[in-house]
Formats: sequence, structure tokens, C-alpha cells
Amino acid sequence: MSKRRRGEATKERLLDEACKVFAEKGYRDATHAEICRRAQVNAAAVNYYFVSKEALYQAAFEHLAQQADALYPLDGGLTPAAAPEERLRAFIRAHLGRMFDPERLDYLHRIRMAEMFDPTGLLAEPLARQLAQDRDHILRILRELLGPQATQREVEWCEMSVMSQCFVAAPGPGDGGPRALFKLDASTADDLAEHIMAFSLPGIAEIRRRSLSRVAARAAAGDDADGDGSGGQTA
Amino acid sequence: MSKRRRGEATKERLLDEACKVFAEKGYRDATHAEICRRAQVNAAAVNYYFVSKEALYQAAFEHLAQQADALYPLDGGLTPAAAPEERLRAFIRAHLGRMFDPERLDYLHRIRMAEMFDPTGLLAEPLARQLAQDRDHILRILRELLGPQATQREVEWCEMSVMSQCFVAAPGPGDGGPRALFKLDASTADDLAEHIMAFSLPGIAEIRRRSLSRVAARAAAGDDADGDGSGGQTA
Amino acid sequence: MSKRRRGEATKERLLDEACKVFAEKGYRDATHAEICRRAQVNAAAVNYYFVSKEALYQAAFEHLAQQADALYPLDGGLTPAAAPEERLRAFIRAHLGRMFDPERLDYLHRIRMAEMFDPTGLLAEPLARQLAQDRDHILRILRELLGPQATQREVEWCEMSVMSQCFVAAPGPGDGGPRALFKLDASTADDLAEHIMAFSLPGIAEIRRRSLSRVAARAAAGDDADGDGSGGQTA
Amino acid sequence: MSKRRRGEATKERLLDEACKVFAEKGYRDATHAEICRRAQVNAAAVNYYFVSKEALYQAAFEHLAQQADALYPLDGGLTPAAAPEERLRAFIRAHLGRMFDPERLDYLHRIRMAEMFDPTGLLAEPLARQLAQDRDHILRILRELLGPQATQREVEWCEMSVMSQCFVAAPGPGDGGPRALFKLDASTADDLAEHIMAFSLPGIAEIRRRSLSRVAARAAAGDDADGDGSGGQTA
DNA sequence: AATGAATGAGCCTTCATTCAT
DNA sequence: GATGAATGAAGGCTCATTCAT
Repeated sequence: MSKRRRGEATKERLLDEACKVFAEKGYRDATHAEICRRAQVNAAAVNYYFVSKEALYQAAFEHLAQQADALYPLDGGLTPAAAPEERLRAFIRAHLGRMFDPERLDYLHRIRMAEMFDPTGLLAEPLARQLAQDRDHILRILRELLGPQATQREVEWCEMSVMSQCFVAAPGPGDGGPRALFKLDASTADDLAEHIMAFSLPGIAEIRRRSLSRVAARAAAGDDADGDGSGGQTA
Repeated sequence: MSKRRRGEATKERLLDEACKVFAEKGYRDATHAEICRRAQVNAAAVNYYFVSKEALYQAAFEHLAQQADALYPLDGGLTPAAAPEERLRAFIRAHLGRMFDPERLDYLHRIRMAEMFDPTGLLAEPLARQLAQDRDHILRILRELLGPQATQREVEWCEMSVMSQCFVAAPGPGDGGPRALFKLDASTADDLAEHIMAFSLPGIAEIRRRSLSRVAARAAAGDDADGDGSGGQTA
Repeated sequence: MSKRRRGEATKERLLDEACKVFAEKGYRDATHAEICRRAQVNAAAVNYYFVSKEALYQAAFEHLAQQADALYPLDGGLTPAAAPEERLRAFIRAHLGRMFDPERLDYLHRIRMAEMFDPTGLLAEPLARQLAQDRDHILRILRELLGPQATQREVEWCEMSVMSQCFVAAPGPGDGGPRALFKLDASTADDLAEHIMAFSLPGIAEIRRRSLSRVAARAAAGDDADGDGSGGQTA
Repeated sequence: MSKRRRGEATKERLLDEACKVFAEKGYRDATHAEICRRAQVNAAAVNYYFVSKEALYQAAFEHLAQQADALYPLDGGLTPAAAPEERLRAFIRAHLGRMFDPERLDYLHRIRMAEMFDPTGLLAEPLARQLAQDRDHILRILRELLGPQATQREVEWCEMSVMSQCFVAAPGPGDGGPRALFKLDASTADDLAEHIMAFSLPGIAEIRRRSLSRVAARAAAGDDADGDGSGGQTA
């Protein structure tokens, strides 16, 4: 039993180092040599434990994603019945929490963003799945905040405005990244979440106001055509 | 003179293709072979004309940055005397314009983002320079909008909130990128700019309001500490 | 022009050594390292000149096949109008000539046989093509010798009997192969061809005799069914 | 005793699978991994039970050779006193029987042929031993059929003519091999043996006739040179 | 001036083998 | 006795770079 244990431990070590190296160097620049050197095993160990570099990359991503979901659930423990403002706050805090996790969770973000701007294609499926899930979550919240009369485009653009703040607020590479840029660190994660809330809620309210008055204007004109060309409001 | 001309033209062609390939594949996946094949020259031409792949990368970046500054100046042609809202709008439009430029300018963004999340280190200096310039520009605008009583951190976080919307609104790789995600294309660049303005101005106003009331509260308390302007509203 | 020449020469050298090494060691045991060492070029040269080991193998095979066809055409210069015995003799001599060629042509046979008993699949197409051509040639000759009443199976089995002598008579690896076994060398190729003729013609005649008497017996019985189950005689 | 039993059984299973894999893939492409996977044991088992891959290969070969000798003895149960034609028929049938054995015996042939055209050198000794034995057997038969006046070369070349038909008639790899080529299967083994007999006996008779007339011619010329019996009819 | 030829370094991967348990 | 863990050596291949022409 001790033998199997040791194997598990080695595999875990390898996986941890792989997360780091992939996050720091990107998939292509990460080498078996470096990962294994850091995990203090032979360079052949990657293929022994994970079959291939590709599979290791995928395993590392899944590993990080699981940790993130476990430690920072996007609903923050709230039920869908909670006030949308609170759920939005929880959502933002979860995202920022993931990124400022002192140990390792910003690796997930790094890999995600690298995959977005220089995709390997290896994570296409899990990324799409996660993305769909996240979007579903925040779109529901924003729909509640914006009201049924808001167009789908309005909801999605607000999503973009909120999400982008969560993303760019994230730590990038040590020196030049946004973390240094905006003087962010773990201790300010909560403050930052408050800022994003304070900045975003008025924006959302404004979009809602515009949407309502547009509808009112149309109703007054007895006109129900959809002039903006991007689809109508969902029920 | 004809020979020199031809050499210049070849060099130019090489540079253009390098921009494309670096943007599409990232620095590490871009190969001499592909760049030279596309530019219809020998694979040794990169080293002949640009000494090294590194130098070519840097030259490509500078090339793109110059084009961007020439075609989409961040002040949008406005003088510092113009209203800060107008200068902010111009700033946002310039950024979006760069990214949705049908020809080539989103290459610059792609390279920038790749460099941010998977840095080669080769562009550290020019990136830092550009960044400082951009930040100086928008920080001035935001300072005017937020007022002198706002802390440096408030200004910088508002900067982050505005800038992040400009960045994430940008096109990523074909399928999964933000462009597809938020249904963005060049024709919607102006609409999007208006959305960002509509979303952000209320947020900025809210931050200003908070800042003012904090100062008022302190004044009432006879408290004038925190003279460095960079920290502040800790509980 | 001298540059291109040198490249051609190097490529040729590489191809020649590849033929030798593939024949001596088989595809899988042949290494870039050995081939290139013998050709006195860097190990990367295989990929430079031939893209891949697979492609080099295929090129080597085609190279050898072309030489064989040029130096030892299977019709031996005879027209289809020549006597079938002469054409058969020419065919056998051509095969033996190829295999006992002092320089290199037995490499072709070695590769062919190795491919037959431990196929890589890389030569499937050209091998099938060659085989079809060779078989067509000898089947025509044997049909003439056996007469129209012979079954297809009889013709094919005679083909097997003749061809197998040509094949096994071929040189195998230095020590234990058939060459040593049957004390064969280039100087005896012609004698050997005569032996195969002397051995085979009576056999063919015997098969023909049996075939004729079988037909006669059937005719006498007024029975024209095809009892052997393997197909009938072609015109 | 039960433990030892289990060990023996495992070793046997390993040996059986090794025969298959070596025959199907060749020595070099056969891997410990595959053999052990099929035998449902750990990959280290090869070295544990057989010391090395080389030794396993040799053991597999001996295993197959023993089975072949037991099931298909080359004398077919006939005594040396039987008619040479009958002993030749038995010999041919034994060879074909081995190769068309539905279970496993063609593995032996596959390995033999692979070893002939792409030798590992690992079986040199047992192959030479077997070969000598086989040759001794058939050479005796042929000597009887050809008569004492035949030269050694004549006997050996007749051996080649007969043996080659047995070899090439054998099954090769699925598609392109001789089995498919000449439409052979186990059910036709006997028919094929008859064909080889019918084809070869007249050839042998012809060689004998030539040998006799050569001797007669020499006797008429009063020439009795060439006492060593191994060469001869040089012009 | 420009390029074809050639290379060296390094990567991912495979696999027989060893060793501690 | 038997196996999971781990490794060293080697292979094919890619690619930026150099050099002679």
C-alpha cells in the first residue's frame, strides 16, 4: 500500500508543478524537463503518469478548475432567491477570490486567458462548458437587475462590462501585469469587489433606465418594431 | 537605387507578415519558415533583415504601435481643454477603433494581451512606455471627472474599470474569444463605445460622490491625515 | 549553380545510404543517426531533405525500384510475340539479375521481403502496384504455356512455384541467408536461371497434361461442370 | 506447490502471448507492455520470468519449434526405408501443415522468415541447427531421387526449388502476403502439397536425366575427373 | 544582396530495465 | 514471489541560426 501511496504523491507533485509551469510559461514553453525537475522526478515521468504533455495540460486545468469551484463557488453559497445585488456581489467576490488566492488559483486564470489569446485547442471543450455555466449564472442575475424589457444585447453588454472588470483586475505576470499596474493584492480583493459593485450598479441602473424609456417611447408612438436590430427582450 | 528599393520592399513585406503571424500564433509558435513562406522569401531572410527572431518581434510590435498611434490617436484630436466626458469618449472610441480595425490593428491588441498573459519579456520596455503614456492620458481625464479629493487609488480603480471594458471588448481568436462571446464586430464599435460610456459615467459619478462625502465626513471630524493621496478609505 | 549541385549530391548520398541501411536493418532499426553518419551529414538532414523518415523510406524504395526496372526489365527486351519459354527465361533471369547485382539491387528484394513479413504499411501502394504488374506479366506467359483449358488456380499455383524459386534463391543477410545456404553468388546467376528453367518447364508441362486429361475426361463424361471450385479457364 | 503452479502458468501464458506478438509485430516492434498486457501481468514480468526481452524471444522460438516438431514431424512417421517420393510428399505436407495450422504454428514460420530478411542475430544458433537438420533430411531424399551421379550442387539446387515452394506458399501478413496472393488457406494445404509434388517430381526427374547423360558423355570421353562430388558441370 | 545548404540544440516520446517493497 | 514506481538511453523531429556562395 505504501508503494501505491508514493505513486499517488508523486503524481500529485507532478500535477502541482505542471499547474505552475503551464501558468507561468504557457503550454508551448512549458517543458517536461522543467516540470519534472521541479517535481524532482525523471523527465519520462510525465508520460508515465499522464501519457502525454497534452493530457497533463488537461489534467492540470481540470485540477485547478475543481479547486476553484470547491473553494470559491460562484454563487457564494446564496440561493437564486437571494437579492440579485447580493448574488452579483457574491459572484464578483468569488471571481476575485479565485484570482487573488495566495496559493495557486490564479494559475487557472492565467491559463484561461492564455488559452483565449493564444489557444492550443486542448481545453476547448472544458473551457466552453465552464464559460456557458458562468454566463448562465451572471446573465440570470443581470436579467433580474435590468428587467424583462431589456434587450438581450443590453444584458450581454452589461455582462461584458461587469466580467471584464473581474478579469482584468486579475493578476498577470509578476511585473507588468494588471496586478502590479493597479496595485492589487490579496488583501485588497474585498475592497476591489466593493469598488466594482459601486462602479457597476449605477451603470446597470442607467442601462435599465434607458431601456425602460425606450420601451415607453415606443409604447407612446404605438410602435412595436424592434429598431436596434439585435433581438428583443426575453420574458 | 532599385536594388535598395527592392530590399526595402522585401523587408516591409516580411514585417507585415510577421505582424500577422505573431498575432495569430503567438511569438513561440510563429516560425521563420511560416513568416518567410508568406512573405515569399527565403527562411534566412529574417536573420538577414532583422538579425534575429526576437528583433523581428520587437520591430513588428513597434510597427503596429506606430500605425495605431497614427490612425487612432488616443486624444481623438481633442485638446486637453475639451470636456473630460468628450475626451473619455474619444479615448474609448480610439481603443475600440484600434481593435476593430478591419485591416490589421487588432494584431497589436492580440500581441499585447498574449504578452500580458504569457510574456516573452521581449516587449517589456516598449509596453511599459506605451502603458505609462496611456495611463497618464486617462488618469488625467478621470482625475478631472473625480475631482481633486479622490484618492489615487480611486482614480486608478476607475481607470481599471474603464480600461478593462475596452480590453475585454476586443476581438480574441475566432471562436471562443470575447468578440464572438459578446457578439461584437466592427459595425458595433460605436454602439459599444456608447454602452461603455453609459455604463461607466454613472459609476464614476458614484465614486466621486463617495469620495466627496468621505472628505466631508473627515472634515467634520477635523481630521486631515492621509496626505499622500494614495490610500485611504480603510474601515 | 554550384550550391544547388552540392545539395543534389548530398541528397543523393543520403538516399544511397538510406537504401543500404533500410535493407540491412529494416525500417524500424534504421536510424537517422546511422544513415546520416554514413552520408557524413548532420542527423537533421533527413528531415531537411526528405521531410520525414517515412518519406525517406518511400523515396529509397522508389529509387531502388527505378534502378531495377531500368537495368533489369522483366521482359528482358523481348516482345510478347516471342516464345513463352524464352519470355519465361528472360523473366527469371531478370529477377535473379536484380538480386545478384553486385552493387545494390538486392536491397530492393530485402526491403520487399521484410515488408512482406513485417510490414510497415508505408510501401503498400507501390508494392501492390509492382506486384500486380509482375504478376500480370508472368501470368500471361504461364497461360500460354498451360493452355486455355487450365484453371486460374492452376496458373496461379504454377506462378507460385516459379516465383518462389526466384525469391528464395535471392540473397538474404550475409551469413545464414539462402545465398550462403545454397552457395549462390553473382557468377552463378545464369546457371541458376538455367536450373530453374530445367526444373520448372517439366513441372509446367505436367500440370498442363493433367489439365488436358481432366478436360478430356469431362468431355467424355459429357459433363462440363467445374468441380474444383476455384474458377474456370479464361479464353 | 500451488504458488509454484501459478507461477508456471503465468510464465506459460507469457510465453504464448510472446509467440503471438513476436510473430505479428516482429522482434523490435513487440513491446514488453503489449505482451504483458495480453498476458494480464505486470510489465516487469518479462524480465522477472525471462531475464530479458532477448531471452524471451529465444524461449518463444524454441517453444514454437518444439510444438512444430511434435505435431508435424518432417518424416511424417515414415521410416527412411519408405519410397523417396512418399518421404518427399510427407516432408512437404509437414511443412505446409505447420504453416497452415489454424492455431499458432505459422508463428514459427513468420519469425523464421522475419529473421531471414531482417535478422536480429538472436536466433542464429537454433536456426542454423534446425536448418541443418531439415536440410539433412531433404538432401537424403533428393539424393535418392537424383541418384549418386548427381553433383552436390544439383542436389542443393533441387532442394532450393522444392523448399522455396514450401516457404513462399506460407501465410504472410494478412493482405499482401503470399497466402492472399495465391489464394491459400488451410483447407487447400493438401491440394497445394499435391501441386508441389506434381510440379516438382518432373523437374527432379529432368535434373536426374541431365545428370545421367552428362556422366554418360564423360564416360564416353574417358574422363573421370571431379572426384569431390561438390561441383561439376562447369563449361 | 540574398539564399540554399547544413547544423546544433532541444523537445516529446517510447521502452526495456531496475529497484524497493 | 511479484509488482508498481521510476528511470536512462535513445529516437524522430522542429527550428532558429550560420555560412559559403
